Amino acid sequence: MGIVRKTKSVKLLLNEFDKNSSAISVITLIERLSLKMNKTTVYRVLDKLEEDKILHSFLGKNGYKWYAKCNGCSVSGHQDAHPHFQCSDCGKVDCLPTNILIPKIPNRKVDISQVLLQGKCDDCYV
Amino acid sequence: MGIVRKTKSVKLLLNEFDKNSSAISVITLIERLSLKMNKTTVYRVLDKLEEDKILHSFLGKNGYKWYAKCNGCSVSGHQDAHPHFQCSDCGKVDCLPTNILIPKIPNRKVDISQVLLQGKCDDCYV
DNA sequence: TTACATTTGCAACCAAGTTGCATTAATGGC
DNA sequence: GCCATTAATGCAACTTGGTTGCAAATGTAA
Ligand SMILES: [Mn+2]
Ligand SMILES: [Mn+2]
Ligand SMILES: [Zn+2]
Ligand SMILES: [Zn+2]
Repeated sequence: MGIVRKTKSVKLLLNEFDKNSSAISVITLIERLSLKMNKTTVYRVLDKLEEDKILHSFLGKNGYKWYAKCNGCSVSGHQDAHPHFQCSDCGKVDCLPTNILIPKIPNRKVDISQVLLQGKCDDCYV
Repeated sequence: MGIVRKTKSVKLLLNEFDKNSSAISVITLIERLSLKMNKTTVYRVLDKLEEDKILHSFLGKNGYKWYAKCNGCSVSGHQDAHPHFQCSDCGKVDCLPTNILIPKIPNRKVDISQVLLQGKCDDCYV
């Protein structure tokens, strides 16, 4: 069961994703909202927002969990299997609209493909 | 500084990778060698073997660390930027010889690309 | 065999994420 | 608006992958 009640915590979290177009790590959210809600609540609300296909999650550079807004996903499934880019300098993470072509792998049935690119973002590129 | 002394721990770990062609998670190695060496030693030796380009590491499904033998890498750098495949049924992980083409990303300089494919392996595919 | 730097074990620690449970608060019916 | 119901929250304790500091052990070159 996803989100049922529009609680203060739900609104606060959605607001973070509205004012910021890039992905946000759970760590950052917990810290940023530490005065407004408990970390357990952050985890639980994000979990439900993902269930509802409002957000999608993925693992960043060190295995930490990140979330970003979905784009054209319905409750029947996530549509946006896009790569993510993390800047090795500033740590910022973005969803890339690019499509990565995964070739057929012999003897294996691929269901999920997770692509994390690392390098320098525009701001950090000298 | 990488491996300097061929200690018992180094030999034991290398032996695990010799008798097994797929990748091995640190968790598995710690458990499998628990009677022979301390988990701290497992982490430290693996670290050095990676420095020496004998092994390479990557993060699996839940952000856990995995290691696999390198293939044609020299101390000057890892050559094998290949995708990894993890079976969602049995959990086994393999290095894929396949090459994934990463398209040019505007406004970003890509240094590392990390691809984790998930699905069913040959053994688990009905 | 000896000397000495490297490696190891151990125990304590760190931090991301989870769980159980009592309390609080959103919501629909009246 | 008020109440009853039940979802959502806070909190504290826990789990666990990974790290650190340091004293003891061990590999190696002379
Ligand atoms: Mn995304
Ligand atoms: Mn590999
Ligand atoms: Zn940057
Ligand atoms: Zn399998």
